Amino acid sequence: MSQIRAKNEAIIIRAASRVFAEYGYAATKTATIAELAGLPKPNIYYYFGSKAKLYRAVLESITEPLLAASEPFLAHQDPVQALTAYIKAKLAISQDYPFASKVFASEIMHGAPHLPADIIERLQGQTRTLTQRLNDWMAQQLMLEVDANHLLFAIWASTQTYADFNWQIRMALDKKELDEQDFEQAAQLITQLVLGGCQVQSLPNANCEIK
Amino acid sequence: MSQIRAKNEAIIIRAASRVFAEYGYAATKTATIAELAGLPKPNIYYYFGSKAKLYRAVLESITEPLLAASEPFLAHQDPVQALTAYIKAKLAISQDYPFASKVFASEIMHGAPHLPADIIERLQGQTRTLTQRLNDWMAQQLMLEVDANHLLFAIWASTQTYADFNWQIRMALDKKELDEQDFEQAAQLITQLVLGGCQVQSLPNANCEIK
DNA sequence: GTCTATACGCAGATAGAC
DNA sequence: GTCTATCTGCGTATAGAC
Repeated sequence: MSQIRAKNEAIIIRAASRVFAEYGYAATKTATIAELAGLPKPNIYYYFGSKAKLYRAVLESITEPLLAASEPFLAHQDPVQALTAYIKAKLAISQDYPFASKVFASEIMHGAPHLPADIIERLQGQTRTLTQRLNDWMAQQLMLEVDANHLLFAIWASTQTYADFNWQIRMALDKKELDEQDFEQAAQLITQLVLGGCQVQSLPNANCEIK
Repeated sequence: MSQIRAKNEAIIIRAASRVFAEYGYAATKTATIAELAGLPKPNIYYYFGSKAKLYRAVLESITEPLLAASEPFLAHQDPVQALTAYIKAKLAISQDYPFASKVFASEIMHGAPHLPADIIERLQGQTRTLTQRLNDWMAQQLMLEVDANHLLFAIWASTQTYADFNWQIRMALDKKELDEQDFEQAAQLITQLVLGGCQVQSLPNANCEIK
């Protein structure tokens, strides 16, 4: 792949993410994407072939970060550390990929009609891994016995909402844009709800690293 | 308004809610709504004038239930009872109005371009009332000092997710449809997170009704 | 109040020059 | 690899018969 192709594809994906996020797939005009990208419309078709293929490319661009967000969950043995890091990672996605997140959310909301089957499977596999981990901790008495699935739904919803329903949140906070501090407050609150609500305990033999 | 008009309008609103929820505004064809309603397409235009007006009618159909959900919050003096009832009421909306909820969510997600200004104002007023109530409880030491806005965002997100991201939840639970029990488990978990996470206390002079 | 048949505009896609 | 000019189909909306 040529340099110029790679560069233009990146520009188009970026522009497309913003426009698809703002208007939704059907209401998005390829002309709008082209305009925002600073390119003539046929270039979009030259690089991506069709609106639908471009849309899939946008969906795929968010897949890796999304799957990577669960790494902290597996990296930490300690449930307090793992859950704290997971919530932070999930919020970071809302903060760092606000447009792609919304596109993804909109896709899920309408039953994922365009989401490739392999992505669905990878996400499902991740869900199973996470619930299993939570259930292990419960069996070890490191947290209260709750339904692991519903706990995950609550974490997903309350972290994604900062991207998906950004408008509503900005209205309530009376702010033009959410800043770093808002996300930190969100992280603190959600972490408090999860750790406090489920009485999550640190590992007895936790290695308390001094930073 | 004639009997027949009222009846047909209700049928059309019902069908439109389902179709708008499934496909989103732009991707929805009036022909699909007509088909689901069992009426010829021009009837839609006869009763509602345009696709946009029909869409607004669907949005307005969910407004009253949505505003009514905060009544428990104000009806109960006791924070434990109030929050428990509020979470239950919010989940009931996801359960009882799954389609209209999704339409509303989709609208908010895209910056509420079609939502009438008076509805926005009423929702904002409600938000202010709720945060004030929470802040009062905190001042009275009935719960930990947390950011009231962020707590509301978490409650909204984790209850609405059962309508908005119903597909994702059904996938994770491996179920065709969510049943009464799923919503009860959700209510229990979310209530536990909120009450436990914020250490919400009952009023000292709580009137403990024996049921 | 109901419905068949049709007009019209918009946006996805492309032909073909450069 | 780039872009102007154009084609075409689909979906909103309506005219007009019943």
